[in-house]
Amino acid sequence: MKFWSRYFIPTLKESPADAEIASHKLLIRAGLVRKLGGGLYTYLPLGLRVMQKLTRICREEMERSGAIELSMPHIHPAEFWAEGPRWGPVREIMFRADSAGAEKRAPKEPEFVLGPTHEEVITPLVKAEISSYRDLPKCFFQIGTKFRNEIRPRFGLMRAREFVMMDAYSFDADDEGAIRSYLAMKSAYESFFRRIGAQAISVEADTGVMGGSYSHEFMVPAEVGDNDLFYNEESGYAANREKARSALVPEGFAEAAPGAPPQEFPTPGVVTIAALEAPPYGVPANAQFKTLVYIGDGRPFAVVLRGCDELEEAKLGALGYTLLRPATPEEIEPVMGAKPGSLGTVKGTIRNPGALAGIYADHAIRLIGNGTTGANRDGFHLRSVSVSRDLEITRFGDFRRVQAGEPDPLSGRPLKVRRGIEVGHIFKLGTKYSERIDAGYTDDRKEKHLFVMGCYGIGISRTMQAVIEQSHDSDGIIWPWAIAPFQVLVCLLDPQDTAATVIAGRIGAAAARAGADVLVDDRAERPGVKFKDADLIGIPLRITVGGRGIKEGVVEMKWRGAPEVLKIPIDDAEAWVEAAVRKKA
RNA sequence: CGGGGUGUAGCUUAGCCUGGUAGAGCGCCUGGUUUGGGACCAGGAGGUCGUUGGUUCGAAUCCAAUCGCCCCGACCA
Repeated sequence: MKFWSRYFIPTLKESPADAEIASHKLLIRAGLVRKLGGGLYTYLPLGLRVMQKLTRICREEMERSGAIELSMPHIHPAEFWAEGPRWGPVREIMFRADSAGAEKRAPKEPEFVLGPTHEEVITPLVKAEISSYRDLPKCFFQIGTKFRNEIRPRFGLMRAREFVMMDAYSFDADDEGAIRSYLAMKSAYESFFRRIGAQAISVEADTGVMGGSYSHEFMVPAEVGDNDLFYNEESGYAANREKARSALVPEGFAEAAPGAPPQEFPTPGVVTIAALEAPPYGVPANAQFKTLVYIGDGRPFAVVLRGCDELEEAKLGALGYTLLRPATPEEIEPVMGAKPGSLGTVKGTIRNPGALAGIYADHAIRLIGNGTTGANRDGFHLRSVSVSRDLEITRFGDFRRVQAGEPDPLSGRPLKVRRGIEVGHIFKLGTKYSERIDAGYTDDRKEKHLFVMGCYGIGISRTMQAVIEQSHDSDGIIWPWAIAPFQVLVCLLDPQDTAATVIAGRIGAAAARAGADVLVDDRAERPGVKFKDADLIGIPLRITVGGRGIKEGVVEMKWRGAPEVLKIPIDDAEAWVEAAVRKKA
């Protein structure tokens, strides 16, 4: 039982100017955190209590899934990172951890870095310590601080430079085992988010820089999220924007029969889809072929989409290139024969087809059948172009960005879209890391194999803010019971009144006995201030002990977020509270 | 890193355009009156106006540079 007057809960009436979104404002106004610098926050007592509860529940769920806790250093010798394929993209966000005078001695490369993640540390450890199939599978996890010098820290704890994360790494003997580990982790995540009272949904996700074979993101739906998720509750399909597919081209779709041969027509100055849609041409965007040129590992390749579709760059990852970028006009012209805006892939029109590593077409262009595309001659287009007869295509694939309302790939029901905050991510990595440092084991026939790995993360501090974003009203936070900094707030309206103080103490003690964390507001403040603060910090159960109720012989019970106030006779209050708390726990 | 903002007391801010003693609300301190949804009265403390340089008799105000912070984009737990 804590007493507000002796504790530290600095609440604010007004939001600081640098907070933009509701959860960020509430984090600060409710006295959970204070900013030290961009993306750097001190956890005040209330915020720390929430973090500790999240951590504890996370640990319980991880252990229940069979994972084993350990703790790795935050400071890593730089050579652990220097060799790997991730050094390039990842070093941009790494903090160097040399002594302050290191610039003079070693101006170029850092000696130490602060760990942004721990694959590079755990894999060598497991390589050194585990060499037999008898010791597999193993899954290790830790909960601690991660350091990433984010290009743009934002929205408080949502994207911070220093944040708390649970990260786990699984090592299996084979692919089937790795899938079992992956699924065990997925269900541990689901239990975790359910227990903390967060509505999080898992969506299929792209594997991104991490590499690996497949992955799921756990998203908390919220308007301020920076990811779109496409889903249909009935079919159960859910994927993020990068990964989402749709059944736009029906099974057994018959492409329109080719018509007249392609005809070239002049289109001076027309270099956009929109310009070709406009008079005098009047070609709808969904009847145009859009041709984009990218450079993959140094070689150009082309992607063909419908004019009305957008390329989803992440889907180009399926082509297997490690370095990808759009080609410049200077690179495009010698290969295609024209500048962007007049490109096409009609057979015979590409100036130097041998230079192209491939021509990849999105399935959806088959819906066009016969359409219009660039002639690879500046200022000219071709009409009556048949996909099957005229276009040069290496292979079809899924490259377009899905739109809400399109049929979902499982059931054909319309896809819905929502914004979401990514709070967790699980990856099946395969042998990417183990291969690099030759980390493996010997099986029962003395044969050597590589570990099949998985890696997993939950942004604990981000989750705290995501819950606030998901659970608040105009008065303040509405904490779920399991992670509320305190579960019961006894509002002692007049701490000078000895009788009331005794009653408040007894009720508080009863709640504590039943297992609740209890805060007593014993401050010498007016009732209005106490009620406002109570709503702001969002304690689930508020018990008001005040003169008005005592006169009637009652105390008042109010659940945060529920409008009604329950009047309970003072003599029954202790039993009522104990029962209420036990029911919640 | 590109684009756009912004920096005045612990917090929210006015003043800047048009240069001339830095103002308010909240919070804080003292005294009093109040006491069930952010009370009232009286008094008080608290600001080298982000920093550096320039223009000027004179700069919070105009100019330049620099730093911090916020927002949009690419990226992530």
